[in-house]
Amino acid sequence: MVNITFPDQSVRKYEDGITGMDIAKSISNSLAREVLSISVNGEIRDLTRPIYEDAEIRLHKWDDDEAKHAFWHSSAHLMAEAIEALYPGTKFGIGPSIENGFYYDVDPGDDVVITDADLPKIEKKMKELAARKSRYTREEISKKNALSLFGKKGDEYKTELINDLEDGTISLYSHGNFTDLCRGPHLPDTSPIKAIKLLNVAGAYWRGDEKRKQLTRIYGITFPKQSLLEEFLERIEKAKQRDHRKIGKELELFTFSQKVGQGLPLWLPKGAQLRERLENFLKNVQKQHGYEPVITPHIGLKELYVTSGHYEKYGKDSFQPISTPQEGEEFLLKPMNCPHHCEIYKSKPHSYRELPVRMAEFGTVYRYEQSGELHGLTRVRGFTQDDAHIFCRPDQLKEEFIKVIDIIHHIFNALDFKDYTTQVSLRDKEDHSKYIGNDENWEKAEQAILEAVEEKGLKTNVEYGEAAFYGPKLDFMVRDAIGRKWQLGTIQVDYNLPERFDLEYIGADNQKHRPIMIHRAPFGSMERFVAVLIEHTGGKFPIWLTPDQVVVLPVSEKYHDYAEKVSNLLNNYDIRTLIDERSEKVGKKIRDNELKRIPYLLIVGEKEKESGTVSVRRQGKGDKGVMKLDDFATLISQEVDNQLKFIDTI
RNA sequence: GCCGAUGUAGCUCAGUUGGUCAGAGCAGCUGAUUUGUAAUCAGCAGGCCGGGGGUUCGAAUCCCUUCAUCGGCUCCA
Repeated sequence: MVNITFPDQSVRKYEDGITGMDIAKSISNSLAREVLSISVNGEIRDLTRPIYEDAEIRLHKWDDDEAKHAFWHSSAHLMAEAIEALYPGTKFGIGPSIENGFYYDVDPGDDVVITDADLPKIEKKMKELAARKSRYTREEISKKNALSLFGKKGDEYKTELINDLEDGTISLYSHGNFTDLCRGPHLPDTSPIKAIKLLNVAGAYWRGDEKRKQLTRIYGITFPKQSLLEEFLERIEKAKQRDHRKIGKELELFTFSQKVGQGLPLWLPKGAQLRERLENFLKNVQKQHGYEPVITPHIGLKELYVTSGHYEKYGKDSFQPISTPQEGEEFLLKPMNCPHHCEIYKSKPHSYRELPVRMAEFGTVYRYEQSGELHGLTRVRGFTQDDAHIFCRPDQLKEEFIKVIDIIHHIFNALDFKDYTTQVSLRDKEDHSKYIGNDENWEKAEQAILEAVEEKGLKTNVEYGEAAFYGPKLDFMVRDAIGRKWQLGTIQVDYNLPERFDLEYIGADNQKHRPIMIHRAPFGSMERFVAVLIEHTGGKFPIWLTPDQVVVLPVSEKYHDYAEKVSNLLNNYDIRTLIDERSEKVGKKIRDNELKRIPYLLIVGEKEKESGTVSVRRQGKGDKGVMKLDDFATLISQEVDNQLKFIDTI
């Protein structure tokens, strides 16, 4: 007998070799119908796998990630079976479950191309196969047998995977006519897979290595119910509606021109206004935190970047040097602001007393990103970093780090990114050879970051081996209004540049010392941040930030003079107000301005003119009734002030 | 950079198998309308069908090539 402990800590005895499915059945038939996988002592397993030891278990239904994992993993196998049936001789790479669904990397042979147009056919086959209720069966196999099995099939990807595995841990899963190397877990059978949608095909390098063969990756998602699939597709549709490229076009925020060049955004007046407001906001915050603005040119001598090391690492894959009539003279478009800032630091000697020095610049940089990687405003070739560099003493590192965290926290709050997490990137635990700087400093810096994060109570995960070669870092990921994650701000410690630029300060001991540099960018880049802000808000920006706050809609031409009076008064209060003077009906004016996401619409006609009032509509909320003009001015001023006050006091 | 898809007026899209196929709606312009809480009406103007080659009597439609965009992969100082 085995003792099975349930999540509520109750314990029941079962026969040796009982399966998760049997346990579910022993509780209720309805549970047995819904359960999809089981955790046994924290390890996710098949429901059909016998349990021979005392265990704490959890049974997973669809709502648990553990259930979805098994469900989608099984779906990947089902897709593979369908592909093998339709494209005999296909070789298989890997086919895991992912956050939303699953994929399988396949090699259908050199002269076979699978495209989007083939997906419905594969889907259909999958549905057919799923309906057969094939059981997923597990089999443990020796390495030798596994190699021979997949060797016979000619599946070199699988044999490569097997070669990397320890003998004795290799398992196969089979269902229907398909057998795959797989750790599991899987569903008991294919029958719960009711709704199937294959999403897209893409090329993916085998084992993520661009020097190796590119396989065909097919993404898909499945659900136990058709309605869940429909909800999922609706969510995708909603996300599309928030796409910053679409909204950027609609609201005339930015554009691109082939004549200017790929990945080089053109900020339109409304977008420029928005961005400038964000920049001014951050400039004020930074001023309060002791940053000093600096300004540096867009190009610098090639030697500058040779010194910084950037040329060696990125030079050949980047915008190439600009030559001049002067023989041998070459400039580079600046890919980073830091070398310039280092030179500013070096422009005079520094005492330990004046550190930290904090230099801030909205510095525009140019990087030759791979063409396939460009994407709207989130990945471009020319962009402006909200950059700053802090030069400090080792004993100031932690405090400075905390101050930067405060700024980033402040900014995220002000812009309504309430939900964010962080990642601490540290050195590889074993291999320190690829990092510059001495062990002692690294340890101090890593410790400082971990303590800072701890003190600030940040949600974080620590990743070893993710640090840059020049120092550890802390990245900020926000979750937007519809739950997607975006990486924004970053704080990085740098031992490399102070070394390369031979930066120093005179310490209390009258000796020369090396300062530490902190790079930090709360927004990351203005382009990327504005893109994320657009997707987060769906274009409905906070009122203090939005380009146009109020539009006055006169009901007819007769009230244009009153509309002008209203608009003048509001503009005098610094409320950004326009008048819609088109000869259109009110309904049309409302519709158009709602679509432009104007926060307040003021309808004015005979009644309003007579009584010195305005009829107020709030964006998305409809008619809010009539108000005295002065009262409205006060109301909206207060709303803006409150937002800004909130921002100031965070 | 790699794999796949797409590319028709400012925007969103129609254009069956190559033969009045260069269209629609919105936006724009002109005029009428003077409007009361999410689309007033009419007229006009707008495109060498991404660019360049080719096949054909004939190409938006087929082929090649190039550029750009989209979905991924790789990369991201």
